[in-house]
Amino acid sequence: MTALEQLADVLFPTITKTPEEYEALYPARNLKEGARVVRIAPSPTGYLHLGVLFTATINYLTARATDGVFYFRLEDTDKKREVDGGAADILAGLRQYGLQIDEGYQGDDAPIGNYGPYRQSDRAEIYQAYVKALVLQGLAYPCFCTPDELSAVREQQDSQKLRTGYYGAYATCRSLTSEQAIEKVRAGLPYVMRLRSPGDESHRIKFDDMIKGTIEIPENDQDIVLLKSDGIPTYHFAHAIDDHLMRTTHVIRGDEWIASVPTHLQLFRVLGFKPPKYAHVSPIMKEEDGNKRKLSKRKDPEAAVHFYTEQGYPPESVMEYLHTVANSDYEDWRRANPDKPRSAFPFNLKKMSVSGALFDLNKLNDVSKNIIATMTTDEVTDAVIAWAAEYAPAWHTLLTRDIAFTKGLFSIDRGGPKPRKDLAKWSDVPAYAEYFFQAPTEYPWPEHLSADDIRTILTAYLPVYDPAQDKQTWFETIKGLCPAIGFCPEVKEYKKQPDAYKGHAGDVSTVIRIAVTGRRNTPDLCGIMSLLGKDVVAELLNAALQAL
RNA sequence: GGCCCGAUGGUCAAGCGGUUAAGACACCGCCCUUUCACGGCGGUAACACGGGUUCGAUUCCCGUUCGGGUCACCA
Repeated sequence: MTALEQLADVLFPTITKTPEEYEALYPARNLKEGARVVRIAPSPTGYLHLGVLFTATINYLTARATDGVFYFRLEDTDKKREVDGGAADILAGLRQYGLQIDEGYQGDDAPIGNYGPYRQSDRAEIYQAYVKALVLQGLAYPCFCTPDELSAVREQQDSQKLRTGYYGAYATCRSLTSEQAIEKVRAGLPYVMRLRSPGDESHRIKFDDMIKGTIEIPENDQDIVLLKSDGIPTYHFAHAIDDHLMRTTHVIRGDEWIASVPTHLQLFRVLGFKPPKYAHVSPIMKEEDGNKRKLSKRKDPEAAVHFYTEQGYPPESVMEYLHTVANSDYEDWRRANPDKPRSAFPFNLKKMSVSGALFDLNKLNDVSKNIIATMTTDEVTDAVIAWAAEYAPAWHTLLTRDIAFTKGLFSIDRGGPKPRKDLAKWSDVPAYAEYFFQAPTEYPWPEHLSADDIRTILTAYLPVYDPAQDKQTWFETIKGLCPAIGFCPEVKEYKKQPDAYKGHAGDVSTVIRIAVTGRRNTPDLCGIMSLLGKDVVAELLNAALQAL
């Protein structure tokens, strides 16, 4: 037995499987030409973040556009930062937004697919088997340096303005003999497993990023940590092993990873794997004090996907917005194809922006208004009620008291070629629908009309109101009232000689509108009144009269 | 600080050596209209700066400035 073999056995006494066996276990996928295998691989360190949803969307679109595979892998290698329920929240969020997973980790349910386990904490012995093989080749070694020693070295390097890190002469454990290493392991010293990096910092490597283009960076010469002292891999090592074994063809991830690509490429080479293609997605940014920065989970409520649920943005709206950020020609496509499903959009990684886009709430609102405007009354009603049940219980009570009434109010001015667009999110509903459930407390009467004028209008209108009238006869009725009370029935007439009248038919309807709703601006008044019904309208009119 | 990447209106962005420098959101005005919203029409507003290369640079090269990312037993 060689010294290296002895070391490997001392390090990994229970590992018996070889890389070759794993290779056989996870054979190349049999997919059609051009099909891309992609993944979303979040870390359960918190609730679903907009950035993760965005990256997941890009991956999903890529898989769908190529008849590929979109799988989910849980990167739970940092137990210190793990948040309870994080994984479940992420999974539920992806489902909520319609990003259907082809295979992968499924929480409490059995995983889907033949390339699992898809949870990294279940893959410890796979990683260890590969590290063991690396040890045998002299490409990995145990490092017994303590965190304190490491940071002392770093400080020293810093003060000498040298590159920090564990490399070259600073990689002290690199030169330990197998015998020395075995002795320390047997003595029970904690250790990590490091890569014996074959890299040379003065060499530059070049790679093509599918979004950013050609990038040139110095080669990695750091003896990076492969396995932490608890035997769990670092992100870098897990990425190489998993994406190879799961046969990922395209790694599409946040661009904070660009700087590590040389390390990753080196890992793939050392392990004898074919590297995937990379595409690094720019993060969604936020402006603060004139500067851009990444959307922050801590500081920005809109960073959490929950925010949109709480505000009542339909998932459709958020997805539509994300698509406009992903490929800027999406909006043009949408205008040209208003009825096609998003999946018909020819998504392309190459059309993605190289730099990060500022999150634009205005734009989201606009997109969402358009989405909501095309929803049916039933869809809106269901969605609003579901939202209210969770986030506005008092409104839930009101809205479910009489479903037909609720549907009635959402059907006013809905549909048709020019639908209303007042609602961007369900939390806009209370302000929008308040007067359907509550008599006005204030009357913002027009300034140019006196209390007497208003009294005259309301008094005249009270006896002639008929809820059975359609929109046109309803307004004719108002016009008919005008001459007797000094108002002009025709707006155009009035504009020709405004001094001859107190106002026009529009003013009359405005007074009625204010009396009924307490507002100057509302959707179709005729519709509102017929929904409220004759008795309620009469009450409201009288109440307004009283309040004068 | 080292290493990467980026820079077109307030925002998102087309552009790829010769353009009146698209379009969308926001904003403003007009029209439509019983109010508002919708819709239609129009408007304000941009190539960070300095050098090159070229007959000609928003576009190519270099530098400056600014912005972003990254330098862990975190992902």
